[in-house]
Amino acid sequence: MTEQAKYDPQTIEPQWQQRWDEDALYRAKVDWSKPKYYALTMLPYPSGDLHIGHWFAMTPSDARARFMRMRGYNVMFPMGFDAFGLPAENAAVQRGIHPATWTHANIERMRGQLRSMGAMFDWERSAVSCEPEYYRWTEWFFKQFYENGLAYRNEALVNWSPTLQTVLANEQVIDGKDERTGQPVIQKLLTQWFFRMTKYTDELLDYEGVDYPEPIKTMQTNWIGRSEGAKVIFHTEHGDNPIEIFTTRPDTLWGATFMVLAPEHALVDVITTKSQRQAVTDYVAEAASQTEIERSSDDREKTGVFTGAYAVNPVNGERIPIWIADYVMISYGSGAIMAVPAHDERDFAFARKYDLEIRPVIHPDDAGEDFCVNEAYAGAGKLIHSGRFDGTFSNGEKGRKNPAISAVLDWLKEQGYGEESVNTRLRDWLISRQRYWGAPIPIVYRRDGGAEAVPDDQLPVTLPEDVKMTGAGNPLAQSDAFVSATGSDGHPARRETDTMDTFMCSSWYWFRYLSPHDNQHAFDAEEAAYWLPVDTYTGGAEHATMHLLYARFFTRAMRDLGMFEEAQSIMSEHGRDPDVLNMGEPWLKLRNQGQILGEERQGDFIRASGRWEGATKLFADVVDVIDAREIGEMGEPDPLAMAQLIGGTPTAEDAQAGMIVGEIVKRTENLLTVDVGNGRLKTIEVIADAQVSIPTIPGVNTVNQLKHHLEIQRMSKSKGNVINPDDWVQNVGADTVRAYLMFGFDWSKGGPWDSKGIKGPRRWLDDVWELVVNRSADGAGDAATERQVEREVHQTILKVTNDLENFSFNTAIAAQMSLKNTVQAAVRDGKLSADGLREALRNMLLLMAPVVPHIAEELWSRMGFEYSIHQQAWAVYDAAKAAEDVTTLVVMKNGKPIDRIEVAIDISEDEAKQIALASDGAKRVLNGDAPKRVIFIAGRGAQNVEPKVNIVI
RNA sequence: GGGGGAGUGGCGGAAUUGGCAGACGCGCAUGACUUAGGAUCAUGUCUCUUACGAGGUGAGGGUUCGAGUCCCUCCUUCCCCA
Repeated sequence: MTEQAKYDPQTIEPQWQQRWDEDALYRAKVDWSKPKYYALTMLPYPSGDLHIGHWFAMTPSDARARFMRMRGYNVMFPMGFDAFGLPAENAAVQRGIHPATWTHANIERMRGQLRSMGAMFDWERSAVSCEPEYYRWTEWFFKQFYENGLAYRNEALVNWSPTLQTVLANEQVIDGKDERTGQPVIQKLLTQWFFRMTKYTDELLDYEGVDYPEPIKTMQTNWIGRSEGAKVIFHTEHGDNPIEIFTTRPDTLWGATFMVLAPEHALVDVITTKSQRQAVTDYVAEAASQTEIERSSDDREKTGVFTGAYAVNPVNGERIPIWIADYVMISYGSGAIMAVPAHDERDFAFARKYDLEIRPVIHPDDAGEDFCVNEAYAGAGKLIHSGRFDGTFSNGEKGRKNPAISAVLDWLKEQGYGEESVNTRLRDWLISRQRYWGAPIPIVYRRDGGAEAVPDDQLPVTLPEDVKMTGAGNPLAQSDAFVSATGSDGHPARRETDTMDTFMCSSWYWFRYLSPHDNQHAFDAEEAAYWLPVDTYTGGAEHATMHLLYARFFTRAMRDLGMFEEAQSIMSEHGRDPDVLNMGEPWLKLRNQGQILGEERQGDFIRASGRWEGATKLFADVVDVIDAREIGEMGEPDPLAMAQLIGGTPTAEDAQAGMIVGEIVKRTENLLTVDVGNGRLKTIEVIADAQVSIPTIPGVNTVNQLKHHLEIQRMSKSKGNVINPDDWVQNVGADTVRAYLMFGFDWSKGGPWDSKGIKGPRRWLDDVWELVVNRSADGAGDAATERQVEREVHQTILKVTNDLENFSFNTAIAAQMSLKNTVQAAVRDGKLSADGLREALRNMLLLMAPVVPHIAEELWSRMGFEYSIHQQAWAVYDAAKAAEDVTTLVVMKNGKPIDRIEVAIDISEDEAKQIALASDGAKRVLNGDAPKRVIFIAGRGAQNVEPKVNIVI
């Protein structure tokens, strides 16, 4: 064996990457003679180093894009950076680096790292959202929306830090405090820019024509939260102030015994009586310090304050008190509700606490007089205490499906008290951010107060470079050069200092990939006509609601503003149906991957001492963790040896005295399950102020670190469990890392990285290398083996094709490993001819090419085939060659296998039953008796399901 | 709190309409080769049982000739929340 004959990924991978680059192998160019395929994967945020999570998201997507290409599609697979956002600004504040400097340095580094993946990214189509040539168009889109009534200004609650005089993002607020300074944060109303997303509510609920995972559709549907009900107008008792409420249960209007306004409701100030003013003011201030998630939590005690004012219930003229309470949100519906404690859980809890009347108005058939005493009743029944509607049946459902609601809706409209209405949880998209590192909103405010858009020829409004980043206030507002502008009236004007939410940048980036340097249009219509829409979009499921919904809204808005019309007419010219763009769906198929977690920590030993409670539970106040690696050096982990190592002896006396030494097998919070040897398990509860020592975490450790240390965790720098893909590329090669990520996990689920498990895929590649480079076959081969190899080759082609189609990467690779095992054994036993081996290897390499592009190319070239393997047609499946001659008939007793017999593949039902009943297994279990029933289950050859006969006794 | 996932060997995971549970890989065990082994090769590896055999997919119930898969109740755990 020569030196060269060894598989050396570190040498061949960069060589092929360079060659592909030089040959522009992955340039995606419009070619109307070929079917197109636009494969898109979510673009990364340039946070610093490329993370193994990026590899996990991108390399399977790349493999599938390559697979589609080999199947004859003209594939575009672009990559870019979502480069505006908070981390760059944090870096600026903390380290005094300008966000642009920080971001561009990160992008440069990550581009280099991305190249080492060997992905088929077309770098000519790259886009970076923080560059003026990109955000010019982000601004342009805003303008288009603004000029067409899709963007407007309104007041909204924001997280406001009084200390920093700045608005904070939700992720900057932890437990009601600024995460950086620990200062309190309050909720404050501020004028903000919105996109009229709710205009598209009904369309966003429609998934006709797109292929999304069911859970994503469910999540989006729940997120949008469409509910049918009624708007009803109440008035304050003197009839002076109307209060609009929304209810999904207008059939319970007669049970409204009070009203509740959100603390931020505009009327609160107006209607509060003098005697209640102080209490109300205090309560409003208190509510401002709570986040909406806290406020909407059901298990928290309901609180509220009486305003002193009364309203009149229009349906029965009753006078009912008006309260304010933080469980009513200003942002949902009209920020006011009628409270029907008898039939609503939250109203019930509130009424109970403040001793308000609970009046049942729906009487279930089987109930006595005492229902609605202990809990709210939301089921079906007849209306009572409801005037003319007494006796009407309410089936407990919402909307017109409920006859009582339907009747009341009609009556409300007739009387002019209210009308049928639909409410959604989805709100308009708040795009304003009071921050520097984002696309500026291209608006100026004239001296007369009017707002106007910046003319197109002045776009983009660029970010000023000389700003001070202190973390306090908005740097743009502090830049006079930025703020001062001139209005269309020629007078000085003030520039808008809000920038846009970064979700705005990521709502259209796949359009920019079409023509990233076009300075006349956001995207080129010729390119769009060919490539749009995106065929497959892959990325994390954590974007199920926000990013994906924004993008779906955005694309529909673009459609309605006529932005696809030119592309559509070009499509028609080329005989392509332009209707696909009328859906307004950005992508036709969506698939999500899971998350790669830090390496699992296992086999850690522990020494704990404390006080016994009972025979198996120890309350520990001193806990030492012993690193698993130390144990490894000792060979067999044995509690006695362990005890010596760490200076304890788990003798009966020690155990009696409250000491445990053993292996941690499970952890839940601060409860550890410890194996003290021979599978005997003890429970240790680590007390809150225990003295903890963990060798890998320097300094004083606490029980909290213990919890984290033993957890399978998201990777983070602070936990020291980050897997750096560069190291692994160095160790085992990019192909192995790619193969491992695709093989070792359920892609949609993710899981913990396992640095030992990666050996498997590397061995696979080593073995294939060996077969191609260092093994040869001669002679005629064994006919049966030749046939078996050929059969398995074609079965594998079918399986890999289906699996890649279905994003089932792990099984696609498992099948290829199996085939390799078969071929390897046949070669070893000298039963394969040279031709047989060559044909098997040719197909194997074609199947491998999408997953492990470098080694496939190298071996393809060494076998003397034409460059490049990535330009070859996919392996061709031949059903005749894949067909089996024989199969196994499984004989079962009551569904449990009792015997197996080799039979012809096309065995008939009668034959199978006969053979089964005559089998040894059947004779044994029947013992001469007749079976109750005999059931034949036909085999399904293509799916590897054997025929079966189930004998029921 | 609301919403959405997921629970299968020591581990990652497989099982396409309900039809041989544990493919493939890691780890482990035994043997071979070796100065050496975190290399390589061979064989084995769900549990109990000497065997025959029996049991087994988070727990409990149900439907079915047959359930990891369908239905009900419960438990655990992960993700998302403008």
